[in-house]
Amino acid sequence: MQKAIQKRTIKTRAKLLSAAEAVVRSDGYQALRVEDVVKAAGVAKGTFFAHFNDKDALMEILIGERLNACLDQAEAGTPPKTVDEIIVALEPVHSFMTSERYVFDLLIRYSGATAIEDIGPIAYCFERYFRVVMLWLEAADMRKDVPPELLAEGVQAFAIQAMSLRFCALHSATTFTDRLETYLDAWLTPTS
Amino acid sequence: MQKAIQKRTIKTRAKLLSAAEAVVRSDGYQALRVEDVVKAAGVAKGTFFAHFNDKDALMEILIGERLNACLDQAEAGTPPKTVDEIIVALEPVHSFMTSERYVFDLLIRYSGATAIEDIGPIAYCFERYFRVVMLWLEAADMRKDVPPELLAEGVQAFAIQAMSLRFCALHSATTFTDRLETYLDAWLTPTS
DNA sequence: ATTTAATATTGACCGTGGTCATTTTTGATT
DNA sequence: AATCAAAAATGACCACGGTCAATATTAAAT
Repeated sequence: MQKAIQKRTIKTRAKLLSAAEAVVRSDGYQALRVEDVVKAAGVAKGTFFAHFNDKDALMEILIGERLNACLDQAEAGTPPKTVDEIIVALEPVHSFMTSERYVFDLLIRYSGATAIEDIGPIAYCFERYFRVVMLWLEAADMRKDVPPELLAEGVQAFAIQAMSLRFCALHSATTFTDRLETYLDAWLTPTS
Repeated sequence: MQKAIQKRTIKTRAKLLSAAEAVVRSDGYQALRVEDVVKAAGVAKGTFFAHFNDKDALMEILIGERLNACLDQAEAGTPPKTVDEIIVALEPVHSFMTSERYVFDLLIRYSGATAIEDIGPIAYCFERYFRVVMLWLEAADMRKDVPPELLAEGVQAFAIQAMSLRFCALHSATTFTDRLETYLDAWLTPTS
């Protein structure tokens, strides 16, 4: 029996979330301080941690929301058929994922669910990314010697690699898009 | 002119490093506390930060050292020729990289140099990993439609992906080795 | 041996995430 | 309306990474 959630609870939670969103809007994710959020929401610090396990849990919600919106956008257009089209279609997603170093690090850290029961918002988004890409690949003219699931996992791996290198001074000669295109050409349409 | 480093300095640094190593040996990287290290080394907290920019800088040194030793081991044997042999040869490296969640996260975070001038110990190890694998691939019977540099980057991307999934409950059905083998077979010896 | 400027060390202090015993509020029962 | 147990909120407190003005030590010059 897990009942009796008071109306107050959802109101407080909403106050915390909108206060947090306001902070992020004005100063970015990296700058968010729990103390600022609770002050803006008009509640005590302890209340924050009654609603979210830790600061990261709030971040997961905020970032997961935005990432889901980006994935909506990616899914909205006509399914891409070529490598270039796939990269274009995923651009909003990748752009948000690399919008802040802090965001990227957090995404990577929570990309996998630590326990089956609690798959977090970010792990869910990674699953969704995988699924979306897989469906595109199934319908596109790509190599057929390996299953589309594997191809999609590879796209994810290469996208993460390319995004990592975006933050790396040593490899800044090549742009993110060019690098990802090189990777995916070699992965999705080999000619050996 | 950047001279006049006192003998005291290297002695203090050595004390800090060996104290830190002792903590890691007994409790792991994750459990390391700066306060414990300085207490064991018999110096003040401020001294620690005169020697290392932050806690992560110390961690980079400790982890980089171990990782380099693993890479030594990987390079010691006869160069692997097949996918399976490559996976076996890299096993000590991957094993250490996933020995602790904390270690893996830190490795990813510092895998790229943020500025050309200061390439850290971990970024150096990633470069070395890349170079070692590339040399192996050059001499092995792999696909020839893409340059070995690209192949090696891909191996790194897939290894990271496989290691990430090791920490993920959702994907624990497949073992790390099996997954990496599937990836690398598809990447290094496509049959389309 | 003294002086002295550069270098190293110190530890009180701060920022910020997170805890928990105590107090307040809620809403169902009478 | 009064009661009361469960649920929510509170804020003083802690842990721990990191700072910096003050102090101590070194080693070269005299």
